[in-house]
Amino acid sequence: MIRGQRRSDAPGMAVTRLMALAPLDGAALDALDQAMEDARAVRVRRDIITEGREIVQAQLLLSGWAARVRLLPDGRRQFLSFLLPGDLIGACDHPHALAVSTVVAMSDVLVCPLPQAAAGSPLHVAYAISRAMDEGHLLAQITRLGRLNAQERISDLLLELHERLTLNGSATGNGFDLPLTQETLADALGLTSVHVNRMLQQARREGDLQWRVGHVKLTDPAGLARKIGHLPVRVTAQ
Amino acid sequence: MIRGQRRSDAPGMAVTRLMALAPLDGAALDALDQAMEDARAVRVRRDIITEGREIVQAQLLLSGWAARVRLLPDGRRQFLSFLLPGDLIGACDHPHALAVSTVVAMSDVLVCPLPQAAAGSPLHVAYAISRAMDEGHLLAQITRLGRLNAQERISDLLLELHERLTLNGSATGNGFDLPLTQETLADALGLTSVHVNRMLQQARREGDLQWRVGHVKLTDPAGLARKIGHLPVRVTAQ
DNA sequence: CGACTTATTGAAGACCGTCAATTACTGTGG
DNA sequence: CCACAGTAATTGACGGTCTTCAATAAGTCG
Repeated sequence: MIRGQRRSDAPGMAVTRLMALAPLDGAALDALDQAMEDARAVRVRRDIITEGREIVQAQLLLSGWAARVRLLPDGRRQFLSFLLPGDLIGACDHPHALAVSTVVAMSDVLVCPLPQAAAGSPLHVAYAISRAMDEGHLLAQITRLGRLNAQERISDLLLELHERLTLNGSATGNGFDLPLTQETLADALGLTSVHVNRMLQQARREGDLQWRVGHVKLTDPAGLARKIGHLPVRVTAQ
Repeated sequence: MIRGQRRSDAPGMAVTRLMALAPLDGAALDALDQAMEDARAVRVRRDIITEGREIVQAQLLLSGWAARVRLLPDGRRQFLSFLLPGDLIGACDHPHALAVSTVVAMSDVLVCPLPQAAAGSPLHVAYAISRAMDEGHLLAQITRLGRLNAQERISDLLLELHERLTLNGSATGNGFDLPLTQETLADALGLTSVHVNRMLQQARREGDLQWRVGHVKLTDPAGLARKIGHLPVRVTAQ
C-alpha cells in the first residue's frame, strides 16, 4: 500500500479504459486490484523508465499524465506521445528488453506493476489492443509532424487527447484538464513555444477553443475534426 | 510455389535478418521454408495491406522494399516507415485487428504468410524483437520530423536505412540500393521534393555522400552519425 | 514579498514551400 | 536507331511559416 496517498478512486480511470478495450472478467479485475496494492507514486518531472535501461517490470499508469520523450545531445527535446491513465508502460515481451524511450511523469502520477495475463485471457486481449492503439498514436504523431501545419497540429493533438480522455472517463463533455505548458506542447508538436502561443491565441479568437492554464474546452470537437480531417484511432472491428 | 519467378536466394535476406535478431533453431527455419512456398509477388505501387481493413494474415517481407503510408483527404502523403526484407507486416495479436496503416510496395516485392510461432520459441522471440525495433523506428521518425532540420533528416534516415540493410546483408560496405525517388523521400521526411533535391546536392558538395539514381554511398557513416548525433536503434541487452 | 516558472508581445530573419520552367532520364514503339 | 512520352531531377525567383532573440507581463509557491 502506498503511503501518504489514499488509494482513491482516481485509478478507476485506468480500469475504465481497459474495460473499454476488452470486457474484463472477474479474474482480470482481481488481478488489477491486486496489482494496485503495489502502486507507486512518481513525482512530476521524474523518470518512470529510462531509455536504454533494461525494463525490469511492465507497468500500468493509474493516474496522472506521463510522456515518452527523447532528448538530443544538443538539448533539443521531442515528446513522442502522451500516456494517460490506463496506458501501459514498457510492455514488451522479449527477454532483456531495453526501453526504447524514456517515460517521464508530466504530473504526479501513480503506477503499478502490470499484472501477468495468460495467453488468450481478456486481460491479454486488452493489452494487445492497448499496444495497437499506442502504435496508432505514434503513427498519428508522425503524420502530424510531417504533413500538418502548426494550427492543424495543435487541433489534431487536442482532439486525440480529448478522445482518449473521454474513453477513460476523464473528460467533462468537451472540456478536459491538460497538465501541459505551452513549451511542452511545442516540444510535442515540433514547434517553438512562441509559435504555439500565437497559434493558440488565433484558435481562441476564431472560437475553436477556450484555454485556461491547465484546462481546455473544445467548442465543437466533431466540427473541428471535420475541418482538419482528423480521424480517431481505431484498431478493432467493433 | 510462385509462378514466373524462381524462388531465388533474394529472400535469404529475410532469414538473415531474423537470425540476427534471435538465433533460430531448425524448426523455425523449416517453418520459414514452408511459408516461403506460399510466397506472393506484389507489384510496385500496389497495396500489401490497406488501412482500416481487417488483417487476415500477418506477413513477412521476403524481398524488395515496402512502406507504411498515410494519405490525407486533401492529397498530402506521409510515409511512416520503410519496410525491408525480414520485416513483419501486419503482425498484431488481437482478434479482428484492423490495419492502422496502409502498406504499399515501393518496388516489386515478395511476401509470404508469417509462420505461427509458439510462445517462447526462438521465432516468437525474433518476432517480438522485430516489433520492438519497428517501434524504435517510429520513434526515430518522430524525432526526425519534430526536431531535425532538412539536412539532418536526410542524413539520419539514410543512416538508419544503411544500418538496417547491413543487418540483413543487403548493403555493400557503405553503399546500398535505394529504390526511392526524391519525391518519396520528401514525403517520408515532411519536406518537398524541391528542398530534398537542394539538400542532397549540398550533401554531395560537402562530400557526405554519393548519389546515383537508385543507389547511395555514404562517405563515412560513423562520422556522419557523430556529426548529427544519430544513434542506432537498440532493443535488447547484447 | 521575492524567486521562479509560464505566458505574451515585437521585430527581424532563416528555412523551407510554392510555382513554373527546363533538363535529364527510362522505357516503348515505329 | 531514333522519336516519343512519361517520369524524375534540377534550377530560379519569390513568399510564407515558423524561429530566434529579446523584453515584459502574469501567474505560482514557499
